[in-house]
Amino acid sequence: MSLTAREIEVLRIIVQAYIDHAAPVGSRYVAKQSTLKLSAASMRNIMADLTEKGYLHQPYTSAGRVPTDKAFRFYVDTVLSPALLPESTQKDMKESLVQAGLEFSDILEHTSKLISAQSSQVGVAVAPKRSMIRLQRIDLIQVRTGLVMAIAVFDGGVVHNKLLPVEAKVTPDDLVKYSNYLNEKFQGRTIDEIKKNILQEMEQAETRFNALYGRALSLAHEAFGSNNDREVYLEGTLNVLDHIEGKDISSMRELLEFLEHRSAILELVDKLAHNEGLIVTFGTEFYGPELGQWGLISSPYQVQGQKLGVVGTIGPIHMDYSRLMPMVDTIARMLSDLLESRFAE
Amino acid sequence: MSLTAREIEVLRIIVQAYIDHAAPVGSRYVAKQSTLKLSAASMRNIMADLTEKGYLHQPYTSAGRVPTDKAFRFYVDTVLSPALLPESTQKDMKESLVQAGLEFSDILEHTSKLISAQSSQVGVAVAPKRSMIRLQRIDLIQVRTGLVMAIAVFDGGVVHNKLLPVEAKVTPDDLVKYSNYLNEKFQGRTIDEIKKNILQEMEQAETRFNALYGRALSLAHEAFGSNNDREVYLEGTLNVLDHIEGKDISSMRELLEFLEHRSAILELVDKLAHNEGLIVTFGTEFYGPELGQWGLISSPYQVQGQKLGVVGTIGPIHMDYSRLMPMVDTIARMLSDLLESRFAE
DNA sequence: GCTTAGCACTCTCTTTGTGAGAGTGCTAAA
DNA sequence: TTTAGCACTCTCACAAAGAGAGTGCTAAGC
Repeated sequence: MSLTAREIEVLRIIVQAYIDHAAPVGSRYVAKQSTLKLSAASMRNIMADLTEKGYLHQPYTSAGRVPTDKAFRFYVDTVLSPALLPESTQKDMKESLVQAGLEFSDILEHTSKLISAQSSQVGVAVAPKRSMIRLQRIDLIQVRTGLVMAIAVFDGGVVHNKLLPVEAKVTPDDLVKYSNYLNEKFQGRTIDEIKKNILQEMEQAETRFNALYGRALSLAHEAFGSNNDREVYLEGTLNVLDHIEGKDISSMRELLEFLEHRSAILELVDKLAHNEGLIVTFGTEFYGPELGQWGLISSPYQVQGQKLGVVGTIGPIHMDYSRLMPMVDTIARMLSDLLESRFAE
Repeated sequence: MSLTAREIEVLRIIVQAYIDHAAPVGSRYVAKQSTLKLSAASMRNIMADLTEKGYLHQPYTSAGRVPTDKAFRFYVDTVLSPALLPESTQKDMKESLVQAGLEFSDILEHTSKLISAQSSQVGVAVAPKRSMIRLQRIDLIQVRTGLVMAIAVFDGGVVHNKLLPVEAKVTPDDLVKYSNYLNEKFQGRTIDEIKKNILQEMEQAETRFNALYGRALSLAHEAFGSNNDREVYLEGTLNVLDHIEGKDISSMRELLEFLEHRSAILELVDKLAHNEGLIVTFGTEFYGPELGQWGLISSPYQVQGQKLGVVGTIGPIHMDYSRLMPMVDTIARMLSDLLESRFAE
């Protein structure tokens, strides 16, 4: 069931042509492009074999051939030779990234924009998993009587803050005590750990410690409790409008709906984070045939060997992998380097 | 040039029909709908007059008539009788709004989502003008050596925070002094005022006060300085896809591009905020013929008589004004009430 | 003088048909 | 095994024709 060298060559030409022109490829074109010096008729035979093996597809009896998912998979995994990023582009990207600001969320948003600009596609950047980043410190400041703001700063400049209602009798001095206690207790822990700990402690604290600690814990419980879903930064969503082929508006719509559903993206990305480094996934693989026309190039960014989150680009399945794969890879590395220096501080 | 009672009646029927069916309206249909007991031929005469006066438009010689902007303007301003919102809907909306959370940004996002859900269109909510909200307090907390987080809390729970780099020698004690100074100086001022003041003070402070105050001011300068554009919360952007008539994808695209351009929205909204209460604007009026197919219903939300920002919905020009105008109006009022209570606290 | 029935006319939209074009699959010969 | 040749298939673009909807105008009616 494996492919001969000749079949691979023909497949390569067809996939490349389809990437370039987004239209079915005919045998005559393949014959012209190929270095194999074969006639169109011979190409037709080879193409018939490839069709039988599931790598090509004919929209109708006598259009040209269109590569299937399987063909793209094969192409990306074994055929493709990635282009080198021009030095100047690399320099531009680095400069752009450095001036992203101090805050983690700004950096990710900026990265997503950068990817979108470089690819003319949708840029994606996903915030770190909550089990990945550790609390540096938590502060509680009184906004006014009965209202407190909790600011939690995590490694690398990740900041969460939340307004919390408190009893009126709580004084600023109390808050200092609370936060000292919480810092002592939770510094260096991840959110997941903290959440688990809080529940354990709360049961004991009420009896074993004084009420002050109990109140501090219940504040923390609220602060870390719910709603803080991880952010997904999508940029250039409108670019999908440029890729509506053959008036296939429903495919575009399907993608936009998928993108609106942030939790689906998180789920996907967490699955991908298991893999090493750069990875290409197709819509059919990660969602279903509805997204058959779309593909995702993604790569985790990491600090100290820990994969924190993922960045990538989403575009039509016939995107320019040879350019975009190194691009995403490079940006993920640059982001990792940038964060590495931030975390070291 | 004014319209007779009969012309108004015919115009009303045509606009209403166009809102209901989004298709050109013929004389026969008008004759059937009307209580005037006139024949289609008579209607044709009236419609010819209305066309001459610029209220109707014929896509081609013998399609029906389509209302022009002018007709919608007239309809909205003088003909329309707004429907009453069902009690149950009002209750639902109120409940939904109350559970939006404490933070201003969450409340606005929630409001925008609520409007989008109620209208099946795009929901818009724009944050308060910077000249409108007053600083309650600013806090500076040390994240680590050389890095400080500034948290500025404004009236009604508006929170801005920003990471700022500082010289390594700055101690937490210094920060307390800084923030005391800044609070004393700027409490109760708007951002615009603060920014102006900082510049004035900085010139004098360096000479007249000690260096500590100078440093505090330059921190504040950075904190309030740049980038904090007002947030625009757009929800349900995808809903515009439901309103592509006649394959007119370019009109939809035009709107989506407009919506991506947040500063254009801010500009528009600030213009609208001058008006009293609920207002309907059409794309041609606020942008140009490219957005001729779209309309905006908006209303400012206010606290203590001050118009802070604007909420509204964007949809096709033939949207159901009689339902949506009271809806937006009610939500703006509810939001105002909610904020009023928050500001009072 | 307003209203209306009647009718020719206009324009779009849909259907149908036709031809060109692109590309295939098969066969037979090299 | 390769290739030239050829019949065949299917789409696409275009034209022609008919249906349908609605108009504008005219002339008669109230």
